[in-house]
Amino acid sequence: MAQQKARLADPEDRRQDRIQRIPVDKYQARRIELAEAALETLATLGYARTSLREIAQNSEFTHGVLHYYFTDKLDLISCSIRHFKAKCATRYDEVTAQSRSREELAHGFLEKLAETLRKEPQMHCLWYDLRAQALFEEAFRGDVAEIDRSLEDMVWRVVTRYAELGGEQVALTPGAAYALLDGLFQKYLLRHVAGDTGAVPALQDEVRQLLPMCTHKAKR
Amino acid sequence: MAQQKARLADPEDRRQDRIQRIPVDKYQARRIELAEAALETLATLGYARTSLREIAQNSEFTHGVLHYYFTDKLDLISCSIRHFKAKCATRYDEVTAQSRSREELAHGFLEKLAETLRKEPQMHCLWYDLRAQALFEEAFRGDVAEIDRSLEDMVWRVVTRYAELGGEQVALTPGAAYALLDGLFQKYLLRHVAGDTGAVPALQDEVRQLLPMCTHKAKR
DNA sequence: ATTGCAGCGTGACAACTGTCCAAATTTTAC
DNA sequence: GTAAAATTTGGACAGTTGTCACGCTGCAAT
Repeated sequence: MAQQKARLADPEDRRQDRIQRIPVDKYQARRIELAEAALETLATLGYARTSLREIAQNSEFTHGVLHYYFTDKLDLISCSIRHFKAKCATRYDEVTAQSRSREELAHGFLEKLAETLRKEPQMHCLWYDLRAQALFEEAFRGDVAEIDRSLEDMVWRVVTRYAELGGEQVALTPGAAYALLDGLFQKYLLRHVAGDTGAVPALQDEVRQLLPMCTHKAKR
Repeated sequence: MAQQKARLADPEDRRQDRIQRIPVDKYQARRIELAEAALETLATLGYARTSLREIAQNSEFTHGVLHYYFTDKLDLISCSIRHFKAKCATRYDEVTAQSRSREELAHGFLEKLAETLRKEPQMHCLWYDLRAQALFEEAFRGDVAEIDRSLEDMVWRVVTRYAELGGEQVALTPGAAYALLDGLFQKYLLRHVAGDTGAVPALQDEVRQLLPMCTHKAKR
């Protein structure tokens, strides 16, 4: 308890942190471990129905531990959101870097898109849930905005590479490109979790049809 | 109590409904009245923090009444969602019908867009919240899908009219056009409620810049 | 061997939740 | 005007929630 309170309130014990390296890392490691367990539960139940006891039950600890590592519920969920971010923002970078033609990039991107939708739909349900929660809960807005920004960057890397491979330019702003793909993903995610088995190929068709329309000939 | 149970369970008393017209209308009217009160509270607090007692407190009734007119919480909120739909899906139809030029339509549409964002941001926060809830709560999916469809239709009416006024065709599918505008709206809604005073004109700029790119010359 | 403390479990707390019910009140029908 | 029905009230219920305080355990330093 002393450690938790001091670590969060007193900036003076940073000195002690540097001396006692090992316990600090252990402390942070457990925070992340608990944040991951929280993500699992949140992704299954959604924000509205997730309680601290439920989170603890899906971990290997009891509910009391949560208040040892986190000041309150918002602190835990904020930490979870930040941890969630790292897993998302580089998903398509490998395909983007390796592709040597438009077709190759388009195919790889669509494949990755489908894999994402099929393998971890719950995590993305949670993302859209948390983004909506940020509309009401001020404490989430900073983290959500940061994730949104890095996702927008990621989409932008894909579409600019796509245009580049065709010797063209992107005909959209980064914000519009992200809004477009994100909106479509959200739409077919809902259909997918609702049991529509055709949702994944339908998303692929729509995006495949769309990609060529997002570019135009370079001006120069 | 007898009326509520019978009305929802026994399909045989439709006959009695036709004879006693007036009480039926009163019953339905009160359902809508309570659904509207629920919308107010939901829009303020968000789904996760809205309780039946809070809803009742923001109405002129007590919490007991809610279970007289609705079987349970999901029934009330489903009713609220359906009632919410009616207010949304025709928002831009007047502008679409009256405009006689591209510029007029674009200007009127952007104006209405800004007015929507400024005057009733909370209602739209609620919409995005409920759509995210539908990812976890099966009971909401039908209503949410229906609203999504009518919003997509509404956007499609605007962009086809816009293309038509320029003697062109829309270069997007209806789904893509809706995803694009909806995604942008959601993005700037978050900024707006977060206190960014430049969010409204920024949305207008982005959409103004975007509209001409959504059309191309008709083939024939 | 003893002390001290971080880590963790357990139980308790007040507040809140959805749901239900019996009584009180209002409205309607005759 | 009176009886019956419809509506509304307020409280009770069992369960859940976030939060917190106390006690136990194992380990490290003295």
